[in-house]
Amino acid sequence: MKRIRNGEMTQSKVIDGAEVLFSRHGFSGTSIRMIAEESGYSVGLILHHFKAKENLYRIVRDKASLAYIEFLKKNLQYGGDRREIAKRTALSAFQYFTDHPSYLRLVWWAYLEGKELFSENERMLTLKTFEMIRFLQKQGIIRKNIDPQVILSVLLGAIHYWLSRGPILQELSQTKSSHKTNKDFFVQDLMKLILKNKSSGGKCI
Amino acid sequence: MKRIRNGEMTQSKVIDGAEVLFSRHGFSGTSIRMIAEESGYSVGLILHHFKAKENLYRIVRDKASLAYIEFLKKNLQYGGDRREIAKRTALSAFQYFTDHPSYLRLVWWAYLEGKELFSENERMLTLKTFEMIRFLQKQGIIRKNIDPQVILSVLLGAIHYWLSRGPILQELSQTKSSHKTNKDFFVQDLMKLILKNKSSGGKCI
Amino acid sequence: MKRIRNGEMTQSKVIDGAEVLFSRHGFSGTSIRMIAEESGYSVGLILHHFKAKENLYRIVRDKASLAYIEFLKKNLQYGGDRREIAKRTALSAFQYFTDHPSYLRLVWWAYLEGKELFSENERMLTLKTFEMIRFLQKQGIIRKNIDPQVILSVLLGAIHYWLSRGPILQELSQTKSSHKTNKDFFVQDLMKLILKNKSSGGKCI
Amino acid sequence: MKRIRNGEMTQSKVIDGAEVLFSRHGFSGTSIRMIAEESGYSVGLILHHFKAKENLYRIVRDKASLAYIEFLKKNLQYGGDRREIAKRTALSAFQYFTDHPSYLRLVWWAYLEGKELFSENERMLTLKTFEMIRFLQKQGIIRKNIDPQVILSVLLGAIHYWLSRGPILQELSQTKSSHKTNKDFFVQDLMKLILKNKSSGGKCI
DNA sequence: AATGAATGAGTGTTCATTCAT
DNA sequence: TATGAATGAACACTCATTCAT
Repeated sequence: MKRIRNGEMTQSKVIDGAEVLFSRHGFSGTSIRMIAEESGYSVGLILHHFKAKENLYRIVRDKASLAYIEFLKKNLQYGGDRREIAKRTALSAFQYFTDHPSYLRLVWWAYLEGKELFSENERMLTLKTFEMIRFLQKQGIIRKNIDPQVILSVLLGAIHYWLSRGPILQELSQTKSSHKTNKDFFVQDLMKLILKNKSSGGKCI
Repeated sequence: MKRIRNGEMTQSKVIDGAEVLFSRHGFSGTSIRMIAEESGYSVGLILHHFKAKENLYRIVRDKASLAYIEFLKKNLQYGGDRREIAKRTALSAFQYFTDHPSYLRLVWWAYLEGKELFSENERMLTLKTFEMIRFLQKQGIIRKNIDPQVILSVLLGAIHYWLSRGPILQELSQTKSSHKTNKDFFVQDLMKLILKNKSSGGKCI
Repeated sequence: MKRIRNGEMTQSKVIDGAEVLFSRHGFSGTSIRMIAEESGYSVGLILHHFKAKENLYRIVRDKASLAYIEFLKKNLQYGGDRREIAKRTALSAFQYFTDHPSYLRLVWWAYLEGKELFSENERMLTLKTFEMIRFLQKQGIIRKNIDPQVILSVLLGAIHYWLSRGPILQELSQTKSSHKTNKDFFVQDLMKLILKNKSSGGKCI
Repeated sequence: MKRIRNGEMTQSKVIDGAEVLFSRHGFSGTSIRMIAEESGYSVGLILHHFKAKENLYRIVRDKASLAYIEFLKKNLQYGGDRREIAKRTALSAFQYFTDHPSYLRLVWWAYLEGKELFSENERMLTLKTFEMIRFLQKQGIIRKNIDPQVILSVLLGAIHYWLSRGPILQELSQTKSSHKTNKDFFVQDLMKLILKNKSSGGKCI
């Protein structure tokens, strides 16, 4: 019946529970009591550790966006076949959002609830991404006559949209060939749109 | 100048006020009292007319999505130059979201808060859109080797993303050429991605 | 089992209950729930009527100080034997604090808790009192060589002190002659100190 | 420079910090956390030393009232010119409250919050004071026809009142002669009220 | 149709206190 | 001696909803 006292572990468990709930119900839709029940600790303890709900929220957000950024950094290396760089990058982002469905929601909640959208880290990431898009355009990999902002919007927008509304689109689109459930086809089609045709001999685009 | 008893007008004013607030703060972030203050009526009256907050919300949602659907229906005609159909359609959607910024938020709030996303009308609209995409693909206007689901996701996803994160992208993208502020370039670039090259002589794509 | 709905009566009962409790436990020592139990209404209702605890407090304070001021106004007329004016005035104040013991506590709570001590009404009353003191000094009723501020401090200070610590002084003072319990002797002695000797020819005092 | 383990010093610092805060916000308006921050120690340690907030409060109260009593004892000697005894005594009390403004507040908080007002020491002091008043009345120094309880109430009440409301009285009294800011005039006027006229032959006062 | 009185559950946060380390 | 983890009760205040008028 001995209570285990371990601040760090407690905080980490609370943060994990909070991430689930913030992602599910947003900031103001999540009460501290909900987090308390989810994590198995008392309301008082959560506020003892985090002082205010807002702090806990920020920590959850920062941790989540940092994890995303760290993941991308690992996969955003310039090395290897240039043509592969673009595919790999897009696939990474897609993969991350697929593996961490809560992150997408977290990001949209933050946008809607007006909670400072871009941390310094996220700005940096976006800048790097623009750089890479331009680099790949110069290399003749990504189509040149499209504004990088549009490239980025198409990539992320499509991923966001597909991951949030995919199921219903799947249902309504009548070509329910089973192989479509393979997530890869989505990124492949996305790449077809953005990348220059390999046999770039033609005048096309 | 005592208030005239006019149920219909009252309800309409309440709905208008509620739309603004639901779009701004979502369902659970909007209290009836806020709507009462916004519309100038009492909390009691609002509940007298709508029975429950949830009903009012549903009415606001339905009204908003119906307006969107009606607008698109008008602009989704097959007539005219086929190449123009696609552009016109994309531009319409883009235009609508631009002119009704609250609608985009309303849609995302509904998604995040789990409030039944697709009404029968919306399903119908989506089906029609798929149909048109396939039609345009057969006509050789839209690139054939892309799944209609991806086409739709790219179109709507990019629009959603651009309209919500556009300003920060604009800021971080270093090519701040002033003509970019013109909203049209966005749809034009989008079209470049999706449409087949006009001088379709080349082998490209 | 019909609930009676009468906002004014409710508010008045709440104010009465609040006055008792604020006087007993001060502002921050009184919880709204205490007031709710004292007055027999729900916490929610109290906040529905008064919006915030602070408002209710201010109303209680204002009502109480207004009642005091109104009482004094009635008894502070200049008419009649001039010698009597002073006595009557002091007696009035003393009487009021005796009859409304909660008021004294309310005033001291306000002082200690830093809640704006002097309302406009109270400033006015104090000004009038200074005026009267100076008038009576000119008339040769109140001793001339004492600063009006001291006169006022002695009068009110003594009354406050006596009414708050009287019982213990009574207990410790060994001259427990029963007639001392008569409240009048206190004011009489106070007057002896402040007023000029009537037959000022003798060896005075 | 790690903290040296020194229980006594710690306790003393905590007590000092607590006195400041209890005087400022009273017992229930002061939280242990506030005291912890003020004194630089942890909440846990304060409760480790004092067991409960109530104990700490009692210690602060006792220490403060003992200091007051000790101070008065030194200045309440019967020696010297008898006429001076009274002045010196009153001046002492006034001086003490002036030099330790927190004590006055502490005393009134204790009264309002119902925290046992009179310690044994304080009872003793009050008894001694009554004795002295009677002695001085017999000696013909203090006016005889005034009850000692009234004398005491006037003295302490006036001091309390003046020290708490002095500034606002000063502001409202229109005789703002600058010498009035000198604290001494207050005690002098007080003495004029209480003491018998020295050259008692004249038409007194 | 329209108001506002009334309620009970729920919000984030503060608090004194206990206890393991 | 000293810290901080942990709790449960209390705080002011907000909320959707019901109902008398």
